[in-house]
This record gives sequence, C-alpha cells and structure tokens, in this order.
Amino acid sequence: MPVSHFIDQNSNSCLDCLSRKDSLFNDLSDNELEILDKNRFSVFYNPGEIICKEGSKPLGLICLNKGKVKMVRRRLNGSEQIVGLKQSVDFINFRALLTETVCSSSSIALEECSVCIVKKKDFFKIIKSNNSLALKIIRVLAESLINQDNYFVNISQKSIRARLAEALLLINTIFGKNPSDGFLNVSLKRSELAGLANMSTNNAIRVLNSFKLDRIVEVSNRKIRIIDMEVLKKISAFNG
Amino acid sequence: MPVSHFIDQNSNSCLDCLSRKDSLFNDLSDNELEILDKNRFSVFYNPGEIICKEGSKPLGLICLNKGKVKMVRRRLNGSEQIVGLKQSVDFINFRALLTETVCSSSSIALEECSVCIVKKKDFFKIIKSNNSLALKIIRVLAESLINQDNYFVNISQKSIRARLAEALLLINTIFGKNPSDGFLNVSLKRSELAGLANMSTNNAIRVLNSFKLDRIVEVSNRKIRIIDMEVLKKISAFNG
DNA sequence: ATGATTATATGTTATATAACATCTCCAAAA
DNA sequence: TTTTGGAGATGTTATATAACATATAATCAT
Repeated sequence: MPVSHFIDQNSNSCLDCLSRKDSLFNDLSDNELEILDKNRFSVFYNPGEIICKEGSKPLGLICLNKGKVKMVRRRLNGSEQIVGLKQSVDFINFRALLTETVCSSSSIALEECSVCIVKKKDFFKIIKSNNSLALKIIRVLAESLINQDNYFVNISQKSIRARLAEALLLINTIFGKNPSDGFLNVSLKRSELAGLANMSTNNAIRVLNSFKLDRIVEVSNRKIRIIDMEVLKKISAFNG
Repeated sequence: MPVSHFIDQNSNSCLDCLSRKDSLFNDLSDNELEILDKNRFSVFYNPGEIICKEGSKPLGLICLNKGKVKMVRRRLNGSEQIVGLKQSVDFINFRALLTETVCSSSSIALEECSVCIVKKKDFFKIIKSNNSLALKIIRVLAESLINQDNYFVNISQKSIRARLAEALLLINTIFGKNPSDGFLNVSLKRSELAGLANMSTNNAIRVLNSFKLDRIVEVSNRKIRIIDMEVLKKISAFNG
C-alpha cells in the first residue's frame, strides 16, 4: 500500500513541521524543537492498524500528524467502545504518557495515518523547563475533563436516539464534512457508530435508519450527510 | 449551630495550615504561601449547604480543609447525580477555575465543612512562576482523567448490582471506615447512594437490601458496614 | 469474475431497570 | 399526644434496550 505521498511533509524536522503550528508546540524555541527532534521518528499506519494498545505504555509522545484515529476500549462483553476521536494535530494516549501508566484505550487508525514519536525523556525535559507549555497542557487537560464530563452525561442520561444524534454531531465537529458534497469526512461502520454512541450495533442501525426516514440525515452505505442539523441538535439535547 | 470548634486550625495563615502538608501546596516557599494567604478567607458550611453551584464560576481556589463534600449535577429528569466525593485536602471545582468556565457540578457539604478560598489571581501568579507546581497539577489532572475513565466504564457497562458495589467501595476508599465499629465514615441517604451509582432510588434500596440478605454488608439505617469486601469486589468487577 | 465473508437490515423476544403505587416507620413539629 | 412529612421497603407494571434469528446486500480475497 502506497504511503509515500505524505512522507515528505513531516519527516524532516520538528522545526519545519507544518502541523506544529496548530499544536501545543506552536511557540517553542528552535532550541527546544531541536531537543524534541533529535530522537524523534515517524511511523505510518494503514487503516485498522493499532498505533498504541490498551494496556501497554506509549513509547513516547505520539503526535498525530496526518489521518484520523479512533480511541477504543474493549467492553466487558468484548465489543468495542469508542471513547474519543483524534485528528491532526492531536497527541494520542497523552494521559498515559503524563502519568506514566498503561493506556486505558487503544488508538486505531481509521485511515492512512502518519505519526511522530518523541522520546518521553525529551518531552519531559521541555515541559520541566518551559512553564508556558506546562500551563497550556494544564488547560488542555482541564478542558478534556470537561469534555469527558459532557460525554458522561450523554451516555448516562440520554436515550439511544439522543446519543446517536450526539455522536453524529461529534463526528461533524471533529472531522467535519466534505466541502463539495457535504458528506461527513470519515467512513465508519455501523458498529463503530454504535461504539461511539454506546449502544448495540443493532440499535445504531435502526436509529440511523429512522433518522434517514425522517429526512434528518442522508445515508448511502457508510457515507452520511446531515440534512437537518437543528433537528439533530434538538434530538440530542432533549431526548426527542 | 456551633462551628467554632475547628476555626482555629486553618484560619490563621497558609504558612501554618496543618492541612497544607497533604495538598498540592506542600512544598511552596514561605514567600509563595504569603502571596496565597494575603487575600485568603475561610468559610464554614453546614450539612446540605452549597459551596459552589453548578453553572456559577468559583470565587477562587476552593481548598477543602475539613469535612466531606459531594459533587452533584442535576439530571435531565431533575434527580441528582453524584459525580464525585471530596475530603480534606482536596480542591473543589478546580477544573472550572483552571479553565475559567462555569462549574459543571455543584459542591455540597455532607457534614460541617471548612474551606479556604484563595484569590484566583494569586493562585495563577504562583503557578505561572512555579514550574514544579504546574507539573504536579498536570499529573493530578491526568490522574483524574483516568479516574473519570473508570467511573465511565462502571456507569456505561455494569449492572446496577455491580455499580452499587462499586459505589460502596468508592465510599470506603475515599471516606474510609470508623476504626472502632467499622462502619463507613459517612452518612448517605439511599437517594444519594443511587445518585452515586447512577440508578433510581428504588433500585438502590433493593440492591442494598439484597446485599444485606446475602450478608455482604450490614446496614442499620444510614450506617453501612462492609462485611465481605472480597465478594463486593467480585460483584463490582464481574457483574456478579 | 466468483465465491466467501462480513456488514446491514428487520422482525421477534427477552431482560434490566425505571416508574408507579402503597405501606410502614421514624422523627420532628404542633 | 397527635400530626405531618420524609425516608425506606416492597409489590406491580411499563419501557427502553439488548439479544437473538434470519435474510439481504456489500466487500474482500482468490
């Protein structure tokens, strides 16, 4: 499988990485970037491949430069629960790195992905000396706590209908839509929608079809287009 | 209601606050402590009183010196969901402070409580200049993300029986038991147990009674003693 | 292309949990 | 004392969602 068409963009150096501008590293000094860069390496993943597995410890700071990733944990019954979606330029399995514990979820490529891996030691060296970076990380972590909180409300309080609506809105927010045809910018199986909205695959299929009948979304295989965003928001908010 | 019996301990100065030793502030310099102390004030709360309300912004850094607190959010149907338990020396509504957003849950005193409130500006001044404190906060936040993650698994994957078992174990972990008689060190209504384990009050009552019949716990009104910790752990782990 | 495998669709049934309805008990107020 | 109200207990019913079964369609490997 060809992956070479996006090797060039990130593999030279952190200093001229285009993705860096949108990351937590946007205002590091050249000196700091050189430290991060020294032991850095890039890895490419094909769709479905595991980047970092639940239960293992991350090799280093994993920076998703290109592609889309799902964060997955296995349920007690064996099915998969999707606890997050990542795109460039997100850090992956970041909490596990910071706490030096095992990952509570696996990161799995949804499409061709390119990641950079920075040595843990190098990363810690920077945050130990760069207070403004540390403050940024605090803010990001605190924000993701709030996100998780909202996620929690969805799962614990809302009906499957509201949850699926929420899941579609989340996909729209994170991955966006194709500007030309308006379809959501990612291809997910029904079982993945189910994992994201925390319900059985069966119910994800049924609810999605009911949205389709109600002309709230357009569905053709795995391509989904949101027709009526407002109604979807109402459904997700009020269990409608 | 008399509260004066514990005023003395914390109201003098951050420098000689006994609780500080167990907090994130344990190795601040005297100079830094003086900054925190300058605009600090203490507040006492009676059981049931709201310390900081969901939807509001915290006045400053709220440091729980004494007493027990529940973190509560109101459900869509009006009932209360308990999203956390706090004891001394925890910071309360800390995320909202860090992100300067509104609180996603209310902090409510479970018994007589004493809190110190440090001016937001003073707190930020310290973390901006003290990198090792910033790193500690990063770690604490990352750890609470992991906690929330586990909480999430409970609520979304386990049966009510497993969830109630988990709730009892959590209470035991956070508040501990009375050394003399072994009863859990807090008095909660059935509806509060229900809120913590995310189920209807009815079901909390029923499941607790079934635990009692099975001789897993001893219950007398709101006093609960865990008899068989191992069985409780099994139930919470395997939906037993 | 063709068969094999996996995903999707849809009807039916089972089940966990919430909701409702009483009833009792206890504590605080009158 | 009586009264009142909230908490707890317990039986019954309703309902949302999962589980199962089977058929069809789509995707993948050969």
